[in-house]
Amino acid sequence: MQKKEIPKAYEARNYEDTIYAAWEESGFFNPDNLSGEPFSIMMPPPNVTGVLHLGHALENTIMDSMIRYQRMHGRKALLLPGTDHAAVPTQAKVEKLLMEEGIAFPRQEFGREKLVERIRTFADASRATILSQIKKMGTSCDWSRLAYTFDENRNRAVNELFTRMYNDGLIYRGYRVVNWSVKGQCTCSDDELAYVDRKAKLYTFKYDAQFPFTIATTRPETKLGDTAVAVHPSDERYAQFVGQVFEVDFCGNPLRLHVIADEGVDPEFGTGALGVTPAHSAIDFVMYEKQKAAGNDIGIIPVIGSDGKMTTQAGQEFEGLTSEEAREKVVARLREAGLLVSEHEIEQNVGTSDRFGDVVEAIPMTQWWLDVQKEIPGKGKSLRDLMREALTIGLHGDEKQKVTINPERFTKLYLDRVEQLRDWCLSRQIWWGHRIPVWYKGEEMVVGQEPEGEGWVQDEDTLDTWFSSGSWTFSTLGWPDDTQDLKHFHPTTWMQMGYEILYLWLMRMVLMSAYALKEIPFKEVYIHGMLRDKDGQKFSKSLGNGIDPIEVIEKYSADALRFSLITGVTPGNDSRFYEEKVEAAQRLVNKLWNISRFILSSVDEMNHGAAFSELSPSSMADKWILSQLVRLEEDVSSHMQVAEFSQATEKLREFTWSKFADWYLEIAKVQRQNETTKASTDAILVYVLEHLLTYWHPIMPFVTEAIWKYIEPEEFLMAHTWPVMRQIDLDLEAEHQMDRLQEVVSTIRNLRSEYQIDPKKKITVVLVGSQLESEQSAIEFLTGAQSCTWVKEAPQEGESVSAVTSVGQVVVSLEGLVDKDKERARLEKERDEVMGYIKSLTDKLANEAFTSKAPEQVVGVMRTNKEEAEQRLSVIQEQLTAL
RNA sequence: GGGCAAUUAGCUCAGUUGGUUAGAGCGCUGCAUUCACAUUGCAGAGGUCACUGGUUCAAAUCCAGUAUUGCCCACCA
Repeated sequence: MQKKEIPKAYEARNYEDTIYAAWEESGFFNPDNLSGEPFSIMMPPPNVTGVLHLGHALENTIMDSMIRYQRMHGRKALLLPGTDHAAVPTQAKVEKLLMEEGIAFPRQEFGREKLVERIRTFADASRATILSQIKKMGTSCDWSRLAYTFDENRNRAVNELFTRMYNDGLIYRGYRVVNWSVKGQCTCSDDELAYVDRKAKLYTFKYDAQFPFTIATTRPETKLGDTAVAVHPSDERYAQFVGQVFEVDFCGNPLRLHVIADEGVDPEFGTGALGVTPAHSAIDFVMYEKQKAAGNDIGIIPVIGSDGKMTTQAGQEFEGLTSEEAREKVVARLREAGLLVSEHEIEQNVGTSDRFGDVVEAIPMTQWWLDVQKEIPGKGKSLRDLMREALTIGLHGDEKQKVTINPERFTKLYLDRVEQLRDWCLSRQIWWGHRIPVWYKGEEMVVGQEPEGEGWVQDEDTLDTWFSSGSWTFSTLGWPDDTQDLKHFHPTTWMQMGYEILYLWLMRMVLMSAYALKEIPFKEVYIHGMLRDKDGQKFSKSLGNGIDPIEVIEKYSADALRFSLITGVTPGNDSRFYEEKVEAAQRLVNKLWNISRFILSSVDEMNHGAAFSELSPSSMADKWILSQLVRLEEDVSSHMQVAEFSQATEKLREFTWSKFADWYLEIAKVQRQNETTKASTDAILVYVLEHLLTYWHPIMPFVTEAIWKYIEPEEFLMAHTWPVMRQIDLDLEAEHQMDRLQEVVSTIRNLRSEYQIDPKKKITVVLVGSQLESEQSAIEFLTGAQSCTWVKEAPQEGESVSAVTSVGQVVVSLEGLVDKDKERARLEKERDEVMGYIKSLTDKLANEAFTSKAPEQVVGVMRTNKEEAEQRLSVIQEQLTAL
């Protein structure tokens, strides 16, 4: 085989795109071309609101490392790619862009069809960019199964789900209080609210002079819609009033106020009496429903409209005012009338729309809802029950249908949240999304498909985007059809996501999958943290600290980015991203490249693919590196298997740099000069290299594939079988001996360095009592020694310095260079260290409790160490005396 | 108000069921430039593992509490 001409540095840009295209062409991304047990991951579809950021790069790295690892283990591996139309955020984004172009009211000016068309154009462009970015990151997904939450197939799934749930009585149309974004003119689900702290004034007042007690509120203007006053049932102060109805004149508005008792009222807060506004408070609405169910219809008066302004029912004086204006006016009126008892500032927590940014109003509206507490016909269980058992006992008590979350603490968060779930508001008043599959004609209503005949009008609203993404794990596999893909790949094997969408997405996937398929969506979920900038701040547009992953890839390499994102990171915890980390990763990539370059360009015969038994390791170093390789495979596999990426990469890095490059390659240079060991050394070099590339591949696919092309141009490393080495015995003796060699070599180097011996100067080394005779040439090469000899006892005469290792004394001859004071100081320091160490060991061993209770192995190791240390001490003391 | 995390070297972080003298990367100090790689090599400095108690022969690791920081949740209107 020809020697290879390989460039000195790895220039990623010359390889990555070509390699990706070749992978794609190969067909190995498609599990139909693979055999074995299925292993499936559904890519969390990135939103088409924009392009990918570093968080996506992290996700791609995690998913792709896992899927490549599994593929190399002979699994029928599917990583299914896709994008999310992200209804509200996308429409909000496009509207914002249009407004920046000077179109003040895009919805009015464009109309539904035209605006949707504009959004579609934007989304399509985003999607194209996103897909190309995924490729840049090296993600090995099956493009033939590419999905989109807003395409035909997903629409079928969405309609089917909606219809089934409607027919089961779980989805209903109802007049209830919703979270309303005035700015977005759209509802929000509870999960889409972001709570912010702010200051508010708490007013304590009386409705009118006749009313017997005071109440407290931060929103006096909503009191125009009060229909009751609630107190705690056991509050004696108000017990006498409960059940009474008061006719009051509140700021010119006549109100009928029922005094009711409700457990939900905190007697400690304010005056202990709460003005009930069913129309503008979710809690009050619940009280209203409770009363109504008990036969007491207290009534509901909406005083704020969907435009955020006061309604006719708020009274002539207030109609048309904004709530702030109305508030001022109400407060002024109360103050004038002497009804305002007090006002003071309090801290308040208000919900804002996370997409439109405004504080949401509670407003009653007719919307579509999903009831999570109602029993599913024929099941005896509610959706909530299913969501609960999927993470505890497994669906229907089946252990195999249980979702495991890593780290486990998120399971508890999930379960807490499940218990708090309220009915999910499904309908949205934006246009970008799946249209609600309901048609009306007069009083008639049809759910599912548009009926025949004239005059049917489809519901104007669209579905919450999470309704479609909830079915992602199975709608992407062809559901509602009964497909082979569903049989093979569902429940999916593994999922990864950020903790920020645990409630929004994970819960809904469990809900949808448990309902529609009676299956969990995935068996295991790996939760990753958020990426922050180098100062620990969130990446955000307003801070302008965003980093484009593609730029990072272009500057360094996709592999370096992947390695830097996945190293030093633990599940569920945030991590910081900074460029130095990528730089360091790129050095590692280049190191691997140069290791390969050295081996490929110096070895005469590239007999790759040799079996372990075909190797003939002769030297200690040969046996050592192979034993270490066995360990590496075992470690990397066990870590990758359970998604401990950081630890897997740590082991790989250590082996690559600190073992293979720093020691074995250097020793190999000596062995290669000897004709009798050259061939066997070369074989080992090639063997270790090809294994190492394989083990690196899931993390750093590009550089490893690029090198592989020099080894075997006909093959893809990505399709290579992971060589399992666990069954091979470790060579503990060689490992122990190698430790000694490294210790001796380091000690000699240390003496050279301490005494500032000219690096070019050939020194004379004498080893006392060592057992490393066979390694003479290696020691000489590694330390730059002219000669290294062994003697039984330390030489008495001559100018030399020495140090003590666990194998014996190392003496380096230094004619004319010995500085006695320096030497004494060095030895004294060493002596003190060893003495301290011996003392700690002696104390431990003298402890009866320790020697009797600790495992023998632990005690044994300690005894050996103590003996060694004592030997060292005596040698050091001899030297000191000699000085 | 409740809950969850984090606290380990100057910086960013690992540390898998408790067990030799606690690790890495970056940074720092000194030395080395045609020999795979200066995107390098060698040597070195640097830590009472936040604090206080407890369990144990043995604690960075387990338990309790404290402090600081961050996040999540919650219907004090």
